Amino acid sequence: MSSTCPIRRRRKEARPQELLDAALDLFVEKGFAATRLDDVARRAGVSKGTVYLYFPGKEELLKAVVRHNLTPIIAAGADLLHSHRGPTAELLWRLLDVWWERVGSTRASGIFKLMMAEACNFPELTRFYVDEVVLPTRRLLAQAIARGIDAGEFRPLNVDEVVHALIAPAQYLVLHRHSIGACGFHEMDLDVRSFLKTQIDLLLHGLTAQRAEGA
Amino acid sequence: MSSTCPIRRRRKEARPQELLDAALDLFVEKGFAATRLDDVARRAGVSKGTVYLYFPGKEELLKAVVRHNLTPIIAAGADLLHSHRGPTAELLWRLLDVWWERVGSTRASGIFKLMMAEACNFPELTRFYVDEVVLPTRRLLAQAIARGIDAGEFRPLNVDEVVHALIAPAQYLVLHRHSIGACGFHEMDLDVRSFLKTQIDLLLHGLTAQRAEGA
DNA sequence: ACCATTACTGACCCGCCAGTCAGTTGCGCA
DNA sequence: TGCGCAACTGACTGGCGGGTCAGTAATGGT
Repeated sequence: MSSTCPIRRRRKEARPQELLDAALDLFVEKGFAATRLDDVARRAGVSKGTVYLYFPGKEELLKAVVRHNLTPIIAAGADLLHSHRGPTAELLWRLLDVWWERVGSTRASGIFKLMMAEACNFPELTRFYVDEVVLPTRRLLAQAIARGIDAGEFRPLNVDEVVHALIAPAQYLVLHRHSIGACGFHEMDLDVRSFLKTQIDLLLHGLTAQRAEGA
Repeated sequence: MSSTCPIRRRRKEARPQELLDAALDLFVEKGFAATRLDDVARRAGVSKGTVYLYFPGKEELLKAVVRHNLTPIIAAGADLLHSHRGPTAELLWRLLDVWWERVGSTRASGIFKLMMAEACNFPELTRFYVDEVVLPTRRLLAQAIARGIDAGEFRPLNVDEVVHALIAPAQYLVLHRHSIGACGFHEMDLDVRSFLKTQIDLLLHGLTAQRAEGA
């Protein structure tokens, strides 16, 4: 019973991770401007002052959250793109799979809604997000699509437009989850599996060069 | 030179309209929480106190903006649905046209981004928006799609999922315009005409029951 | 001309929150 | 055991913005 459980503890190593976790949760739930640093701190089990020991301020904390959660996934996608051998449709499936496992189905997907919501009020943050996330992702997808068109697997549509067509349903899903759909109105429920199935069905019908008969 | 231009004027009739206009601009540009009523008032040429003469508070002002700008368009869509005779694809085109003319290409499209951004922090506002805008719109589109399927014009896909597929590109466009795309990064430019062309091309390829050969 | 009505004003109140810093305490080390 | 460092705390500040209300002035009626 001596000194085994002091209320206050010094854990320099663990703090940044815990703060990033707490910040992700709250930023996604409340939005950037509406999140109080005090709450982030409390959720991470520290006081507000401690946040400033590890991050210079609120904006830099958000940047760190973005870097910590999204940058590695984009890198993984790029690896996949370069190492993949085989049909391009399969490559797209694998990219979708990575995205779903590591972003779409996790808290990290909320970052997208977050940036959408706050873009206009924090231009410098938006610049960062565009450079660090949006443009790399688009380049990645554009390369994959171009590959499919070059190989004659896909119709020769405008690459950038098809990239938009791929992103749109993902964006729709994420926004639904983290925005209006998150308010608990059961009329707004959306069956993810069924949604994706229909979207992919429509998209592949629209994309592929030669139509397979039957089924 | 006598009393012909008093600085202060009494214009009870014109104020609500002018306040709604100013509020729409600022809510869309800055978001709901970040917009100061003081600014809305100044833009409408009155002082903050006057806002409270015409609207009970900030939330009610936003509700009024939504009602004033969106409700009539939904009604117009419903009229179109019930009066239309002819191919369902044409009905969809006309609905798209109404939407584009009166929402998509106007300031009103920003309301959507606005609600997305603030949904989690203002549940009661979101409830209102869902009941007044989202669900009626979905019902409208669902009826149109069902009509196409019943008539054998479209493949027998799940109606609700197709509604999502129709809304997703519109949402993408609007969010792009009012969010990240609005920050003036030229790498993010998007050609609306080309975007819509590709989306519609993909969607119609995916939707229609029998494929037209050629072209 | 003057009054009564009411549209309109803007200073004020109050609670909120990012960021600061002087003080406190856990912990490694001698 | 106790010393010194640095991790950690939380009260405080300064500015901001929604909402209020006592006062001001435009207007229409007589």
